[in-house]
This record gives sequence, structure tokens and C-alpha cells, in this order.
Amino acid sequence: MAAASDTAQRILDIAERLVQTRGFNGFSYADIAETMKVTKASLHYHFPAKADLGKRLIERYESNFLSALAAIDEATDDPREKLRRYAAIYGSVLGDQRMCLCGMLAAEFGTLPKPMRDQLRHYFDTNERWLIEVLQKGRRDRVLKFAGIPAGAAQALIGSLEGAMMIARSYGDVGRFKTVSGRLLADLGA
Amino acid sequence: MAAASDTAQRILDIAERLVQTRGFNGFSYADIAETMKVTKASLHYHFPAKADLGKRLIERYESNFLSALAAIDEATDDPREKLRRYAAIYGSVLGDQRMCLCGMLAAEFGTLPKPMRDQLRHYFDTNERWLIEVLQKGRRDRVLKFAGIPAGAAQALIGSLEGAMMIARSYGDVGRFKTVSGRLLADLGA
DNA sequence: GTCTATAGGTGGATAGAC
DNA sequence: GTCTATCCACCTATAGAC
Repeated sequence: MAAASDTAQRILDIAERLVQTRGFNGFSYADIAETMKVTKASLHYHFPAKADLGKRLIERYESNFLSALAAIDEATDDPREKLRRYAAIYGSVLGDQRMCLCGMLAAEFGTLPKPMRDQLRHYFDTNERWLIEVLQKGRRDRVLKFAGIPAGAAQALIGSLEGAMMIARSYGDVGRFKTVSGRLLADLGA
Repeated sequence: MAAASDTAQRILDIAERLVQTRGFNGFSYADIAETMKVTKASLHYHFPAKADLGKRLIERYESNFLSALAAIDEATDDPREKLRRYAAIYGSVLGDQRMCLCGMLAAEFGTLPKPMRDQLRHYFDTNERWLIEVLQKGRRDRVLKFAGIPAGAAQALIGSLEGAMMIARSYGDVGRFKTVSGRLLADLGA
């Protein structure tokens, strides 16, 4: 994978925030151009079609998210603490007035081009795999508890955090998310 | 509240499905016009601005949802059974290839006109109130269990169901939702 | 890499005839 | 209530000069 240019990165930064606040169908090249003080045509040099931009957004988001998970793995071995930090990432995103990029895109799934749909599922898959490992180890070590297979618990946690984020934002109330998030962790024993 | 005309109801029916599948920013008057075999101008007679249409959509959705909740209250007194039926509503919507109208709008919150935002919160509020009553009675009768105040458990349940729905749709997999939904109910003792 | 200019299309919305 | 006709703003995207 070639290193993306500095300009391309700035475009992605701005577009990312726009998707996280307004959705993929809620922003345009004009919004990015205005913020960057360049013309729309320049943006098309870096990302010919909006679908290209969208796909790259998910790829980069997943890559950054995986780095954050790796950092958690470096910082602690305690499954409970890992889950707490995992949930804290969502909380900090919401505190920054954003939604999860992929939660937003999941809502717009019906209008997304195929490459973006595939990339989106890939994000949730890798996310789930990391959680499954944590949950498995946690139950083995008898510090976490949950019914059924780890995959089910992982899917429930991801969905619950995404949904809680969405609704909390409708109330402009991060505390509302933290409360729900705390409950979910407590149920798992974290 | 005056009875809405038959035509207005048909418009709302079609628009509702469009929002549930594509989002409020993902459809246009042209989409409705095509399905109904009328012109866009005719639609504006019934709903002058798209924001009017959107607000009425939420009002009607909430009203219908409340009727469904009333039907549950008529059908059973068992808090566990009430929760099961509550979750089953979400499942049947997803089975019909739709998302919850208000879950979709919550994702698009950042782009919604103020009247729609207010109506959306009102939907979640009434929803939460019903759940709180069920949860309270359930705990009093020792058939449901949950930590903290009922409001927290209610908010967690709503958010979790909405989020699980979103992600399950990305996989085109209703079973995935049912699994998560079943876990959530089991955690509450239902 | 960025610009000007523009194409070609679609968005929501209105005026006025029927 | 529905139509034709139209407005204007905005959208994604491209051609070609610099």
C-alpha cells in the first residue's frame, strides 16, 4: 500500500469528520473544498469518485482502530481492563461530537456502493475478532462472564455501543452513553 | 388532529419505507412520485416541504408504535412476555427488510431540521417510559432483574436493539439480530 | 497538483392552468 | 387535487489550461 500524500490525508481527515457528523449522503465535495480552501476539481484529482473516497475512509478508519486495539493489548493483559478501554474509545469519539464512522455508514447501508459495503463488513469482522479473543480469555480466566458463544457476546457489545452512541447524540448527552456503556461492561463483569 | 386524506396516507406509507431503507437524505419526492404515478408537484400539495413530511412521518410512526404497545398491554400482564413481544416488533420490522424509522433518523440527526429532531426525541421518550413501567413491575414481581435504575436499563435496551438491527442489516442476516436480541432478554430474565 | 469552466443531472420548491 | 412548466441551487464529475 503506497503512502498517501499529505493532501490526500487532509482530505480524508475532513471527510471523516463530515461523515461522522452528517453521514456519507450528508456532505459533498464542496464542503471539503470550502474547509481546505481549494476547488472541488482538485479533490477529484485525489479521489476521482466519491465512492473511492468513501472506501478509503473505511480502510483508514479500520487501520487506525486496529492500532488503537494493539495499543490496548500492549498496555494491559487484563480482559476486564481491555473491555473498559475498548468502550472508552467509543466514549471519547462521542465526546468529540462525532459518531463512529462505521455506525453511521451502517445506517446508510442501503445507499452505499458495493465496495463500501464490503469494506464496512470487513471493519465489523475484524472488530468482532478482537473482542472474541478478549471475551474468550476473560471467561477462561474467570474474570468475565456471559452466556452462549463469544461471538454472540461480541456482536451484542458492538451493536449496543453503536446504538447507544446514536441515541445519546440525539440528546446531546454523552453521560447517557457512559451510563449505558457502564451497564454493558458491568453485565460482562468488567 | 384532523384525519389525514387517503392520498396523504399513501404518501406517508411510501416515504416511510424509503426512510427505513435509504434514510431521510437518501430519497426524494421523485422516488415517491414514481411509485405513485403522480407528479412531484402533487406531493407538495400534501406536504409543502420535505421537513413537513418528515415530521409527520415520525408522528405517525410513534402513534402506531404506541398502539402496538397498547396491544401488548392488552394481551399479557407478564413483564417478561411484554419484553419478548417488544423485541419481536423490532425483529419483524427487520424481517420486512426495514430498519426502525427512528433509528435511521437518529443516525441522520446532524442534518435534520429542528422540528424533526424534537419529534424524534419525543419518540424515544415515550418508548422509554413504557419500558420503564414494564421493567419496574418486573423487578417488583421478581421476574426481571437488572442493575441500577429502570431508566438506565430501558435506555440500554432501546439502544442495543437499534444498534443490533443496523449491524444485522449490513450482513443481511436477521438471525444475527435474533441472537443478540435473545441475549439481551435473557440478561434481563425474560 | 491545482485551477477555470462547464457539462449533465437531480434536489426541493413554486406559479398558474385545469 | 393534480397537472405542466419552470426556477434555482446543488450535486458529481470531466476537459483542458497553467
